[in-house]
Amino acid sequence: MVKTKEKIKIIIADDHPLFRRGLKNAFADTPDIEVIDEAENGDELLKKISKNEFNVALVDVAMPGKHGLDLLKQIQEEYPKLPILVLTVYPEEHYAVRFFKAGASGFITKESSTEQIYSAVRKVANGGKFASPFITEKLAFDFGKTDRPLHEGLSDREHQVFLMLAEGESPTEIGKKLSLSVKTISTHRSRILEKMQMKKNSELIHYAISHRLLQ
Amino acid sequence: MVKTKEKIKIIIADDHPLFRRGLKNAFADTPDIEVIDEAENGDELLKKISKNEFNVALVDVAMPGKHGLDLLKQIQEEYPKLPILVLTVYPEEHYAVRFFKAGASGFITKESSTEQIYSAVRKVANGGKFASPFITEKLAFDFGKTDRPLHEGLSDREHQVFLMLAEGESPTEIGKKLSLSVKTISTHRSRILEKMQMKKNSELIHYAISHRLLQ
DNA sequence: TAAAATGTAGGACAATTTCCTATATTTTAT
DNA sequence: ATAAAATATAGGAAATTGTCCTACATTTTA
Repeated sequence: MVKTKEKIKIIIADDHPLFRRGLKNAFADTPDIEVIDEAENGDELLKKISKNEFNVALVDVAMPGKHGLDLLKQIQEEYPKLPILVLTVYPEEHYAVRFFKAGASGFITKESSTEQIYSAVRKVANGGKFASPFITEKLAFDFGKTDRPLHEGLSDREHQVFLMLAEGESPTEIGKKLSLSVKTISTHRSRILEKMQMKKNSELIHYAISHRLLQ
Repeated sequence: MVKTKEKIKIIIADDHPLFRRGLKNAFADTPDIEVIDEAENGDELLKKISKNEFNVALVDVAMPGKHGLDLLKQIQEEYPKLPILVLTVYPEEHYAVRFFKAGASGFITKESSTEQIYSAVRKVANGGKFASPFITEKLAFDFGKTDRPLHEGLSDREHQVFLMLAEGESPTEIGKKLSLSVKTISTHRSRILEKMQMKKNSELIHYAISHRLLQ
């Protein structure tokens, strides 16, 4: 019996040749998804998109050269119909919201199983959105509030304390520098963590570094 | 001495299923190298090594669970004959020297082409060492110099703890992760601070950031 | 103008960390 | 080959730190 359904044609953009190979190989097992082309950086991806009709672009956002939000926005602008499934290595990705806002149709980590990736591709190919339960929850939470980066939701004082914590200063040190009680700093800290949906200073540090907030 | 046509039997350890798939698939193209088994974390790797004879272990050093130098050392200890080819995602790897000292036979980044990986595997399978030109240069440089960066004067353990502290992890968290007493971590910390001529964690963080040691 | 957010902190307590000391093992230098 | 230094590991005691809950005056916002 021949299936009449047309295959989902995709392009893979990732700078790791072996990872591309793994993906391609994984899709070879599916009857309904076909990898038509590959790109190893953003510019190549843009070039190839212009030459062919794809149903989905699977894009690693951490490639060298043109990448990330910039790349995503450019694709969106030039090819508003093409669904983009964002790939990332970071399990707890703080930028998920931004990617969706920038027009991504899906967001999935590289650790995902092949089955999860298949279903993500199918979903976005059909015009749907895809995100892990974790991310979905985060999104729901984030959309209620402002549409700005987490750290911009902090009050001035909180922001100041946040940066000091991210630099590794202890509550006591901060209290001294600001002439405030440690208790006050502790209160700020707990509000900061709550607003940023974090639990530990190490997450604060990670966030600050990846957002270039230090130095 | 006759050249045998026996295949080089390897085991791959990496936590990304798709990356493993890519590797495996890549080796399927070689007549002389065969992937016998895979592992997705350090413990599984150790278990599988004990059950089979391999000529080379291709090991990602950034897996969850047992990994990195600890894993490398343990393999070295239990199976001193098995050549280990270390895989890493970091292009400019600061730890290369440590891995070689800990007994790795080769060191290669995940961005490498399949050809490079094939030749690395062949080289270490034959008892040789493999490193990229970049790393080789670094090694030569490091061995000659005495005025190395502060952080390179740390012992392996100290270095490990240093990085964790710089990421904002508390001594208690670190102790848990490494299965060591907090007291031990505290001792390491004081030695680290002494060697680096620092007094506070914030200085550690600052140092680590400015030397691009994080992420 | 009522409700929410912000900035501040005290008291009691819990948790964390340090300090000093010590020992076994490893590495290095002579 | 041996002595000295460095490393890896902690225990106990003590000090320090930080948190939690609560509270209240002041802004800000809806």
